[in-house]
Amino acid sequence: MDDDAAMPGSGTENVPGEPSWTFVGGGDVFGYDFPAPSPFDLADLAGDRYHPLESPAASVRSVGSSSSEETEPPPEPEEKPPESSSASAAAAAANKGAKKGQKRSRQPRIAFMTKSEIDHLEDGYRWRKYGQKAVKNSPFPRSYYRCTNSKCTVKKRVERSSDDPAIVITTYEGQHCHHIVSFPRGGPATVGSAARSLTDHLSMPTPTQLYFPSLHLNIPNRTIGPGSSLLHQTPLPRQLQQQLPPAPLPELTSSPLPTATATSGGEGLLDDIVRPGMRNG
DNA sequence: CGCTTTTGACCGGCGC
DNA sequence: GCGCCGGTCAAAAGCG
Repeated sequence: MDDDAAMPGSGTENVPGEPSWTFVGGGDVFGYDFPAPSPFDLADLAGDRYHPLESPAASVRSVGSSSSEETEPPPEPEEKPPESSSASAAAAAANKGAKKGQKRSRQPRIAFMTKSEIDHLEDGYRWRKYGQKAVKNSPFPRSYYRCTNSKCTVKKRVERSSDDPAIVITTYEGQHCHHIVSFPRGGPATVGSAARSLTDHLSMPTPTQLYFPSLHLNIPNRTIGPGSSLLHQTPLPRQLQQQLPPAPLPELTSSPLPTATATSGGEGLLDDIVRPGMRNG
């Protein structure tokens, strides 16, 4: 698959052995995870504008697998997403999947915490739900989505924070090898714009770039004050760029996120979203 | 008719 | 070695 080509590790997959789970918060919540030891140490993010909810490695190890229930009572939902536990499980699943047929070792994972009333946040891609499971940590079930693109192996995990039902934790695994679909259900260009804004910067062409697809502007959610730290307010058309720091990563920092609303154009949307190099289908 | 969603069962890994 | 948990697959049902 060309997916590998798009992978940050491009065949090299600097797989230390464990994926790093990182939830970043601060002004907006963005979590990202990379199989490879991303140079842009989280320290930088946490040190200044971002606060890693968890340690890249610690999250996986400490919270590794069985300690997801009562072992680690998250004092704060935003700081302790259940994802941590799934990290190990996810790895297991990954291995399993590899055995099944696909060789999906450890795809980059990005977790987003969004305050929204809807679980499935539209990010411009088409997703098909393939499973739902109840998690021990949360009374809310976790939904598993897979990109409808047969060539795309990107998966998405959606769950609500056990502590904050209003918070939706979306975890993306892998990278899209295709362009964002026009719009699922005739969605407004705003969605695409938002997605584009992020994806454009986070297409993950390189290990230093992330993509924040979970951007939907037309969602019935509650508006949190700008003071809300950990959560990424869903309704952030324009605030997007404001709330959104220049970039969660040093690399991205150089590229200011375009205004979602301003990018409603969509002409070069796809072009921008996915680079020719990482395009697959 | 095709696609998506839903639900249950099964598999694999990890911890105890 | 057993149990628990998470993740994925497969079949069926519903909806557009």
